[in-house]
Amino acid sequence: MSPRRVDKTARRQQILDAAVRVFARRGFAASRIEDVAAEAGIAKGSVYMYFGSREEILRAAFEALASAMDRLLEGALSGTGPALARLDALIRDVLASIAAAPDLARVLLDLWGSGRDGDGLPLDMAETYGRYRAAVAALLAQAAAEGEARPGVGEAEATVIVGAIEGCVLQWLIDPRVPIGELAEPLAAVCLHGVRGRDA
Amino acid sequence: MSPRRVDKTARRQQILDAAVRVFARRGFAASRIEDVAAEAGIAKGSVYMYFGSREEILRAAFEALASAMDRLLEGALSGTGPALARLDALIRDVLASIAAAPDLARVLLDLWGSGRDGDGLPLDMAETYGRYRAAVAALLAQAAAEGEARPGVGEAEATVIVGAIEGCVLQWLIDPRVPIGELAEPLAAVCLHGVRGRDA
DNA sequence: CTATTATGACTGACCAGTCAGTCATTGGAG
DNA sequence: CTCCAATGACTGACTGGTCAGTCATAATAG
Repeated sequence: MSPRRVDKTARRQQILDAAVRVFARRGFAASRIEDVAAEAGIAKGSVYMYFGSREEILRAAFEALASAMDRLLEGALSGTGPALARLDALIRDVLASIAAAPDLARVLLDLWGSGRDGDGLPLDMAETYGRYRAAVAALLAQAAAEGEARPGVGEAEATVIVGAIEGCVLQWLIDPRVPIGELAEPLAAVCLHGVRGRDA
Repeated sequence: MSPRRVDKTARRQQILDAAVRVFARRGFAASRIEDVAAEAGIAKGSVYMYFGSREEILRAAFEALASAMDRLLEGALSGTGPALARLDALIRDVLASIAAAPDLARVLLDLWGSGRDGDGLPLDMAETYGRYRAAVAALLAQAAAEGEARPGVGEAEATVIVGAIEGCVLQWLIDPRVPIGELAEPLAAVCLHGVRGRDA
């Protein structure tokens, strides 16, 4: 066998994919580097050729997730058409994107729990989610200017909407019987109705 | 059988309070039993007189939180008046109750992440949140029957509402600058508007 | 033959849980 | 009331096991 032929970036990705699978199964705290190595089909020591530490793997997983979300956000912000329609599409896209990568989604639970003081890893989750809220708030402000959203909606409503999305994901992560696929429609409906003016 | 020094229940509570403070600060995974003991002002060994294991402490914290929520739910379900008004009050009460106990709220992050297969602790979070969703769904069904909510709202919308509450808490846990106190109003507004019929 | 990549045995730190012993309190005997 | 034996809450050094990260060695490519 010659796994030596694989190029650096591909091998790094292979380890990251394996790590996400393992973290999803047992949680970050209970996942040993050896488990990750075994899942990737390589030896423990080799992992350290591509990642400096156990936590760096988690950080890389976070970055993958965050950059996927950033791409969706970027699209919604720079798109054309009524702002509320773009918010509608954004909500559905984000939910679909998360639902499509269940393992990565499960790692979210560890990510959310990792922003603690002390030796916690510096993931700056606060900055990332702040950006998400700002993007939704911008969309909401546009919608208000276009007369589609009730006047006065802003930061607070953006927090509620971002929270509602994350909350639906959370419900699904806690209880896999929650049908995440069927949640996009009612989620978008509640958020949009909740933010619209008096016209149904 | 009079207690020797401090009564058993009080000491257990003292340890639990200390544990919640420590878990909130460093996270469950990084919290050593010795830290909890030190915070409670007792020796490590004494902790094991009141809790069988490290995880049993976490389970006790979960039960305290869950029973507080159950009380609010019970009140909303058995109350009088329009169902939608009771849902409005429930949303505000739950958020206020969580915001009032920030340390306990932070432990939520660990709790959410602990429902994994393998050696995970059997907290049956799924059952608990399922009950919350069912309660909100019942309120929604009543509201629909009273003509206040649009017909057809049900389980899915209940999931969105429960998720939105948890999501707002999550935003605040990730970024303490999020003003949880000022979120009750817009959260209730979005949820209620999002579920109401065509009348604003 | 050299450089590069991979390996897995090893080490040192860390910590959950244990248990043999301590000592303040208590209740009863003198 | 005093004294002392019984009690059991409390202690913390210790054990056994785990695991992140290292590094001397081996395998392979060029």
